[in-house]
Amino acid sequence: MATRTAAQQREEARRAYDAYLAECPARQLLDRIADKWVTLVLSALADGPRRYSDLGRTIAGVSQKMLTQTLRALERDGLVARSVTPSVPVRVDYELTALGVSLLPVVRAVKDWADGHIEEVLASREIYDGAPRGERAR
Amino acid sequence: MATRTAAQQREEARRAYDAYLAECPARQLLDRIADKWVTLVLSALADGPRRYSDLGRTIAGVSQKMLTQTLRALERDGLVARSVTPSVPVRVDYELTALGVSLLPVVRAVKDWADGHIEEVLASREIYDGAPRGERAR
DNA sequence: CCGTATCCAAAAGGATACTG
DNA sequence: CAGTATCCTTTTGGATACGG
Repeated sequence: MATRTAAQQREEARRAYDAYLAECPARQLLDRIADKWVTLVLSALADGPRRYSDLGRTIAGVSQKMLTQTLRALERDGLVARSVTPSVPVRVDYELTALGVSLLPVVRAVKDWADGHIEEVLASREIYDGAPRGERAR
Repeated sequence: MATRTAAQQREEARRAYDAYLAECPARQLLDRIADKWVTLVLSALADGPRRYSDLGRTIAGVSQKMLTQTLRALERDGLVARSVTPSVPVRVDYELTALGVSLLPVVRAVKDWADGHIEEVLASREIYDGAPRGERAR
């Protein structure tokens, strides 16, 4: 029939929305800094350049794959600069670009809010988890 | 043997780090607002209370599952308040709490940075994607 | 030392159907 | 209307082995 099903309409809406989101700057940035390892790498580089292996040790839990993947993404976005010293063995340093440095205050803003309000959030969770269903719905 | 393998040591480090991160306030907050739908719901509620179905329509691409899941998470964290009107059929409204409102400037800070620097990021990506490997490694 | 390539387990998330 | 429950596909990310 000519009429689209509800499922089709929803899927169409989802696609249009995806296309919109793909272009939304804030969305793109959030997708980037949302990543677990991105913020850790950014913070690790806040004090100055570091070598690849140094980063791996500082960010203790990261796998080689994720560290490389994260650094590549940041490099691609111009937030981090990669410099190779062709010694033997090779030495690779990473450092924040000016653009990367300009992002630090944003990361800091997130951290500050978290530090200032986490108590409230945790308290809220405790109530939510502890309260019987009737309590919440009233 | 008594000596741990490199893999074992890394896994131990990862576990310790995970435990640390699980308690890190900034990490918890980032995990929350990093979510694709969370920021959209927060923004949709910035102007005032909205009904569940209204949110579903405004945030066009969201599935019922994710909308509910997102709202529950925000409610648990005390960022959003849920109020049920026991009419027939039932009516449910969501609105930002004071805590939720206090988070808006942070979201805005992210958005502002994105709007102000996305051009640089996009330009960087273009160069990165277009440049031969030798260019980048020099 | 600094990665890349491959494989695989776990988790996220959409579609669908059903309920109070 | 406002969800909940189930299934199933896609994505994520760690482990491992290998290359420059």
